[in-house]
Amino acid sequence: MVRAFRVYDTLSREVRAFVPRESPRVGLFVCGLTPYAEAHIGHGRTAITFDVVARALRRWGYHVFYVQNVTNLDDRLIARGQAEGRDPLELAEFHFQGWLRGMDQLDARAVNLYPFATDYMPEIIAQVSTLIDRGFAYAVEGDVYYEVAKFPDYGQLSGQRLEALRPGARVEMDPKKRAPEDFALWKAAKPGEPAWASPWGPGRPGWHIEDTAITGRLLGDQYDIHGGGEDLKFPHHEAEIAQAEGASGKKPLVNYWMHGGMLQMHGEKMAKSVGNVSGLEGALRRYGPEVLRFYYLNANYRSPLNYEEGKSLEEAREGYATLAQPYRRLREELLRGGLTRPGRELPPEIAKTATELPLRLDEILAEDFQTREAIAALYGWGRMLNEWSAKLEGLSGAALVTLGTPYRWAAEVLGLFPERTSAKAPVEFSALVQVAIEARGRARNRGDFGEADRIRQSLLQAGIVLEDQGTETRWQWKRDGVA
RNA sequence: GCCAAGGUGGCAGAAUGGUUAAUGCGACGGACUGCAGAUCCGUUUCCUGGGGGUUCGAUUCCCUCCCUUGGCUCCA
Repeated sequence: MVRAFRVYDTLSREVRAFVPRESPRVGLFVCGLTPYAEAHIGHGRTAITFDVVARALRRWGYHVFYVQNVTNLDDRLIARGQAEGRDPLELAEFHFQGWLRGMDQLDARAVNLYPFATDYMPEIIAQVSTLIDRGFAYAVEGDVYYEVAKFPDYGQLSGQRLEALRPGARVEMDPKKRAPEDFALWKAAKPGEPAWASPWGPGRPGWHIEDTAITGRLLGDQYDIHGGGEDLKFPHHEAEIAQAEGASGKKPLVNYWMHGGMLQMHGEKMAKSVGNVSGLEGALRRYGPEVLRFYYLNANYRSPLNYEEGKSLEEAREGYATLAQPYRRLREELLRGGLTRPGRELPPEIAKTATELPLRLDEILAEDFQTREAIAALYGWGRMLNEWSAKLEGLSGAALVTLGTPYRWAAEVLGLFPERTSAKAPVEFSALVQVAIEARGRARNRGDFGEADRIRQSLLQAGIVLEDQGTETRWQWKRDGVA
């Protein structure tokens, strides 16, 4: 059985119950990036948004096939390649590998397939041919254009009316086009550019056609969810609808359009063209993947999110540290004696809350993926655990595991609180730290606080933080975004 | 100019036709501590952009104005 959920659909502009075309299968396509430069944290936001969507759907029993395309050839790649003296396809591959590393660090592994545009040339050429045959497109001097006037639904997604697209002020009229709003499906090759043979002569695909050629092949003429950044609504997604529905004769192309809000830098969209980008790699290096995920998910995915360099992620780090702290305690406690350790059991009402909270979290997410609401609920649980922290010591391993249930939900769906086995200190190392702690303890006991503080300071420089709790001193790794 | 989404506390950012409008960050005070950290308690708290309307009652519905952001063929 799959869980029911609701999602905001941009086309109908309302939150609608999700009905898959062929339950439990769900086709999910998200517009990926054009890797002509290093990805920035705005790209990361969209990726994490749909990573959580896919994670949630899978948890709820859907069989999600998640495709994210890669535009590995376009004007910018060609221009950039020429500027750097590199082959554009090789340049795209290079930056795409960087993107994959970022996704890997972020634990965003929900994508099943990253198809490259240039690997779908037969599909692209076939779809362009079909559009010409069906009267939606026309060829001129090696170019092929989509004739927007032939597709009456054009503009429904973005609410644009065709007349509004004709002011001409911003649209340069290409004499080869029949109308200014017509867009290129195929572009004749210019000297020195990568080109593929086609019925219209050597050339390369326009930007919009790759997506519908890819989805037609991988997801069929119609599928469930199409996602992407809000900035792609027009013209890109509008064009996709016109191409796919024009070529297949079936509508709608997709049942649900999901658009993620922009990440803004000081009130303006972060974009390479604006020049206000903050790199994903740098943010990951400085704050770690969890803080970044937390930052993204601690907002409504549809709302713009204002990013301030030197502030936003610092705040996220603090917020995440507070959120993660109770779970840290819990896991620390579990390490003493392990899962099977004997001890007291939980009062029934606490155990009930712990096991029911994940169901409530599912409910929250099932209402248009309100990750922020889910996080608020986790804060509430953390507060309860903190009030309880003194009593944790006598609890059985099973009881501790139960208390951690909501956090494991978050690990599965939100990708927070990962088990980091790699960071676990070896036994020998822990023993060394313990020696230092004991030395400091003796210094404290004889009132030599200068010496005690020196030891604490030295450990801090090694990245180890000491916390005194009653007569006990505990240690943990300094949090630099890594819980 | 046109299309779309928004305007809530110092900041980020929820929610609802009707009790004290979440949650987090920050700040201040207190408890605990040799100090610090973590935690707990308290304070900081706004009649929800301006105006008009509907209603017994609106932040939530309608109209209008102002402002912000995105889009108007580079864009996650």
